[in-house]
Amino acid sequence: MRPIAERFKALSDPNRLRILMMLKTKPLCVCEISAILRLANSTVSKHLSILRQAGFIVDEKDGRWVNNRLATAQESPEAISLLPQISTWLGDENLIQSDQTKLVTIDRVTICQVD
Amino acid sequence: MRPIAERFKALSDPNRLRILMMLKTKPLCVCEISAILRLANSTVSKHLSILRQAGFIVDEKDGRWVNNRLATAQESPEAISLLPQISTWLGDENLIQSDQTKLVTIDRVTICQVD
DNA sequence: ATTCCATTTCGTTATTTAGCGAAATGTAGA
DNA sequence: TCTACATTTCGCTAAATAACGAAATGGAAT
Repeated sequence: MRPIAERFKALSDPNRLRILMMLKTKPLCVCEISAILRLANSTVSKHLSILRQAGFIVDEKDGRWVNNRLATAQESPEAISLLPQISTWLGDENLIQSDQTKLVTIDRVTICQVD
Repeated sequence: MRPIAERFKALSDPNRLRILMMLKTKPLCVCEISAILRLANSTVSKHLSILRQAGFIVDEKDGRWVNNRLATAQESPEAISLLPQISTWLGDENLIQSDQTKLVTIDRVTICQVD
């Protein structure tokens, strides 16, 4: 019961839904997501840990970067089974589409400099 | 975006998941649900309004009783499309099954007396 | 009209959550 | 080893949430 409620709670925040939709396009690091959502890195890191705990995403360390990607159906069948539905519901939204276009041109190294 | 996050938020509370599973068996009034969940009527009433707002249930007034039932696929296709998945995930749980057996023998008039 | 009683709304409290910035962590490269 | 820098953890604050009991609402029946 608890784990299932947890799963839905992970999906109950608009910023976390945006993150999932972005990860459908490609794996991303914390600072790329921060740049698009305009949230502090620490906030994004927390959102990612909630999504990870609920089985939606997996992190893969690559040097000092951490790539976050969607879990596969093998890794987390229950969580992943919800994604097509979510995509259908959110695909039309302006905000989601605007996130997608930002994703295409984003450059990790440029974006993530503290400056 | 917001309405979709709302929908998942409605599913993020264990007591609301129990309510949905109970309503799969039959329509129920506030005080029947209160008796099974062991929560105050006002608390259950609030949970029901959240589920209603999110499209999962519909209330039908019958004199001074209010019967709460699951929405149909016609009334709320998006919300209702999630229910089979939820059933699959929760059907095994002891708590859910124990709720079901209580439902069979429950008598609205006996249960709901203030006494 | 008045009473009864299921339900909803209101007011309150305790807990959880989203957000931030600052400090801690850990890896790559100088 | 030391520095740089992406990430995570910590401490905090403001807002949201779940719970309760008491008061308000509204239909049925006397």
